[in-house]
Amino acid sequence: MTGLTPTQKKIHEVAMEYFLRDGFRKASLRQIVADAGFTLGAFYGYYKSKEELFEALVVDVANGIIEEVSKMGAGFQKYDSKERLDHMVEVFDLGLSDLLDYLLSHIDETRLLLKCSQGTKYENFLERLMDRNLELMKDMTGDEFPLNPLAAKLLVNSYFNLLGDAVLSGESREEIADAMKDIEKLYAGGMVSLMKG
Amino acid sequence: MTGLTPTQKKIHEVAMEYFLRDGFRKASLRQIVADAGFTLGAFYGYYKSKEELFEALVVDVANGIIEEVSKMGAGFQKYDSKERLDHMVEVFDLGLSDLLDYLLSHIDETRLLLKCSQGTKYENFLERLMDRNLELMKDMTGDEFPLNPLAAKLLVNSYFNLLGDAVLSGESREEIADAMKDIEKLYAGGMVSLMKG
Amino acid sequence: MTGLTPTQKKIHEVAMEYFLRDGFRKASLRQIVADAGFTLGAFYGYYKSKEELFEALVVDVANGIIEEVSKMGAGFQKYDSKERLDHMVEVFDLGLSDLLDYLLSHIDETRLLLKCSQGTKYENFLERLMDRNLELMKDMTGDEFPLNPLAAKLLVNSYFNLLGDAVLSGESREEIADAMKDIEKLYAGGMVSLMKG
Amino acid sequence: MTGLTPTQKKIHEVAMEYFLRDGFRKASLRQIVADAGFTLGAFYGYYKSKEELFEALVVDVANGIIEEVSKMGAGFQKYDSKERLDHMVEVFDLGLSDLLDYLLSHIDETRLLLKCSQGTKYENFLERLMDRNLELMKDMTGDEFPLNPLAAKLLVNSYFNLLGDAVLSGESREEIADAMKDIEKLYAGGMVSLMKG
DNA sequence: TATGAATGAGCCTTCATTCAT
DNA sequence: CATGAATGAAGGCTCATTCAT
Repeated sequence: MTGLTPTQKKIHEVAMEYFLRDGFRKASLRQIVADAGFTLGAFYGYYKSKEELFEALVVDVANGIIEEVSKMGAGFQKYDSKERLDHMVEVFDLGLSDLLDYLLSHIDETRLLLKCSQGTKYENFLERLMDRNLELMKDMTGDEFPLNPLAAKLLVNSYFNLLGDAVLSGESREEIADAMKDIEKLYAGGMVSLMKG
Repeated sequence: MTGLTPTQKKIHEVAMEYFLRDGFRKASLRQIVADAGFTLGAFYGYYKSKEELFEALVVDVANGIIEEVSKMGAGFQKYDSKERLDHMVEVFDLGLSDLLDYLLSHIDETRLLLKCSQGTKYENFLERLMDRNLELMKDMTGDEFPLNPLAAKLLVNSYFNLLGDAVLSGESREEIADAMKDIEKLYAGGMVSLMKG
Repeated sequence: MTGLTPTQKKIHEVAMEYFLRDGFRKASLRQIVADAGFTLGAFYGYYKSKEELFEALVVDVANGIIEEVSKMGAGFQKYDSKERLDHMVEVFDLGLSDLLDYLLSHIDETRLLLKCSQGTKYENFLERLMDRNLELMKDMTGDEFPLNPLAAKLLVNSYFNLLGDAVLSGESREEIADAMKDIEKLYAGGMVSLMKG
Repeated sequence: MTGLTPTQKKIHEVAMEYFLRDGFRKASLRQIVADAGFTLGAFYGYYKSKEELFEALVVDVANGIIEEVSKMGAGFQKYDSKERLDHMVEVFDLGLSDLLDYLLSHIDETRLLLKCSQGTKYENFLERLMDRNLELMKDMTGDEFPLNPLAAKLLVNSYFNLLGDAVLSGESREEIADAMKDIEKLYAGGMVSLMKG
């Protein structure tokens, strides 16, 4: 984010546009660089490859997301394993609200990660992140985990995609926050009713 | 589906593999056609372009999905506008169960539509379908529609993506049906609790 | 050699010129193909890579050389191991004369193999061929092999390079044959005097 | 050799490695300079081109070889033209032994000259050197020169290449000297038997 | 219906070199 | 003396598509 030369900044800026519009694979490095006012040779003075450019654009936010999610995991660990289920909804509420804020502050990079990364090593970033974290959650709640494992995986994945979609929906931050409140209510109510019976 | 020459059938078969594995854009027409045992010339006797081939693979199922969804809409119209909200959960339950069955019977095409269509006109098939149907639903329930419009859009979209993911999860039909039951319970419970307050 | 389309023949012809003049690495495929009157796309309809083109030009002669050399080895095997040394000069005389004839009939390919193959899998064709055959020769003559092993390796290698140089010297076939007679006499005389003391 | 700045020395050192491993053409100046811990800009403060760097590495040894060879020529001139042939073997023996010593003391540069110079003006250094010197020898021995001119050229060339190969064979200095003794015996014996009839 | 030769634009990448600072 | 940003040409290769046969 800092320490970038004006050249890099300009290239990042243009690359962001192209990657967002066309996706990694279709976006033409030639065009990006030319549009930024440079030559391919100049580009390769800064990056080893097209993919390295993509990575430069998303790596910080990708790590930020991972961190934000792991904070949520830490939220559960404050409780002992018997209480965890009872605080599940509450912990999620808090954690997801933070994550939402984070994503909303990095909308472009989030979209890059979620919708434009085909052909890069971030291809299934969210999915892989969720798979990893779901394991942790299941371990933490033990046998009392109230959901069919496949259902859990699908739901978590879905929720995060929803979060991504919300962020990407193009609406104002306020509207998004409002919408997410309703959504969280629905999930919370659903979880509660599921746990009861 | 019918009326295909053996040549077309073979090409469809191989194209399905490639599109599923690599996505529309990365899949090489050359390789598809060669793998099917034909030449590019032969291919262009049947299709005007690579995209037309993709379309041939998915068009029926795409229409099937549209139809299935519109049946759900029709389900609401049996009730007058005041009763609709009360039967919402029930109608969804039924309709989505049918849709799930449909998708499960056309799993490859579903995956093609949802995950492999970048670069084709089906690129945002599901999203556009949902947008359209959401409008209808809102019209039908009128002012009493209990959700923030953006929330509604996101939720519906999310639910259908979840349905898609379930279908694509690679598990057995039974396991998927089980998982979806839990998920439907969650959504239903959530909707109920949301409508209550 | 046969079974080539006119396009391939033309490309081979031009490629031969370029590879001979510039070596494999420096020769530009673009230029070769353009010079032949085609486009790169056309080229890649026939060959998978620049190197495959090179190989197409030399593979037959490379195999021919291997065969010719192995015939020489077979020449030794007619004698039992004690007589071999006595017939060494004679066998060489005959075999090398045949090899010379063979190389002279395939001058361009020989030059390609010996002087223009850097960057291809034929990079050290002669050297590797000699190393292999030297082992055989040593096995066959056993302990009586009259030369220091390194000397043997260097000499054989040198002799074959000499043969190559002769072929490539550009003189007429007759002159080359004459020159090689003197050279063979020298080697033969040298071997005899070496074996005596 | 002397008068080099530390920068130049470091560049020479690294360039030697790269040129030896990859040859002049394939070696990347960028990498050489970067590996040496400098920038291309710095490099071009010392050298006008990649080739000038190569030349700097080999020029002294190239001249040394030329000198060593011309000493051999001088060896013949001590005898009047009628005696020359009789002392040919002896003169060669001495001169080549000196040359071998010289090459062995400058093994890297020798290898550079003989095997890694494609693309530079030293491309055919040895060949051209030999051609020049062969003329002198022929003039000196006049009509009595016992070999077909082409044979002579090939043999001399071959011998020097052999010398080069020996030096490059990677064996210890001692083993190389041993091997060359055998080889010299063979050549000497061969020459004698050739002159006799 | 099918072939297969050919196109032409495009891809990402590497190079030796220049030059203002 | 040294930097490092930038050039511009060239590299090998793949693509969807066309078309005469």
